Amino acid sequence: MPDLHTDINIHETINSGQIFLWENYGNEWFVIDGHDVIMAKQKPFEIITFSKKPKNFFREDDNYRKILKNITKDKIVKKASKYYPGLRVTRQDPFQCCISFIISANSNIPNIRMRLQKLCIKFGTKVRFQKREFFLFPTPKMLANATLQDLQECKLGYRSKYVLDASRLIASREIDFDELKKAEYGKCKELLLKLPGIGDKVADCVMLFSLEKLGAFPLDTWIVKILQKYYSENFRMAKKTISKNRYENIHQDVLNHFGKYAGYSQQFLYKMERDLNKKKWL
DNA sequence: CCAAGGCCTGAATG
DNA sequence: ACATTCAGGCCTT
Repeated sequence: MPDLHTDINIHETINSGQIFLWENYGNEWFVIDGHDVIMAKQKPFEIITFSKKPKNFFREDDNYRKILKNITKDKIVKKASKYYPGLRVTRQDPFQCCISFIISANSNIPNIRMRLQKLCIKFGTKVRFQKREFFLFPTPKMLANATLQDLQECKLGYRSKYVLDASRLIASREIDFDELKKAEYGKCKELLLKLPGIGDKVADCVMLFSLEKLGAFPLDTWIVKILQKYYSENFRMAKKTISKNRYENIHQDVLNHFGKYAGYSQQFLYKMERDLNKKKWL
């Protein structure tokens, strides 16, 4: 039976660009996840939630060993997996994940985090958990009822309208996450792309981190660099920008190469290359 | 179809 | 100091 203590590295997972709303006090890590807060400790290993419901935020239910065995058929991924034992893909609240990555467009991690914090403080519910105060992430309805000006005050810039309109589509159940979770990759993506501010890359992030699509492989600027650097033989990635039409072609090639857990591969590669370039996670 | 340009914002660069 | 550039894209032309 796998040992979660060694198969989950809380620090590396939280610091891998998947999630932005977290705080660290000593050996305690707190993560805001939708209408919940998660507290995670490495030693002694412990994960508890504000809601008292088990969430499997770190995808504790995945067969990590099996997935690792599968994706390390690729040599570069194998190398990266040695550097970051216990790095996980997370299972996040879909709404928070959508808004987070809509906001991430053309921005950087500290900036994204600041905006999300402002959203929580302005619209979210304040709770006490483990003797500390936290602001939960606003519900879809809360943001759907916000004014454009409210959102502008959270420094979302031109993304304010995307966030407002996306929240309305989600609050009205026109886009329904339960349905998206059940849908296959292609159908799921088609529906997600209906949300303003969500293109191919953001859709893949949302699918990988919150909608159970482990084959999603977000092609961001870093991953494009990586594919050019290590995989020039395998993929035709001559250009720096990816046209809409080519994105899905490349994704198909990527899936053929990395397999059905391509999203896990992406996370290891992404983590390694950012660290190599000494990019900060906060 | 595809390429190019614009875009809020704050930190980093020169 | 002060201007310019850049950062995990998206949308429109």
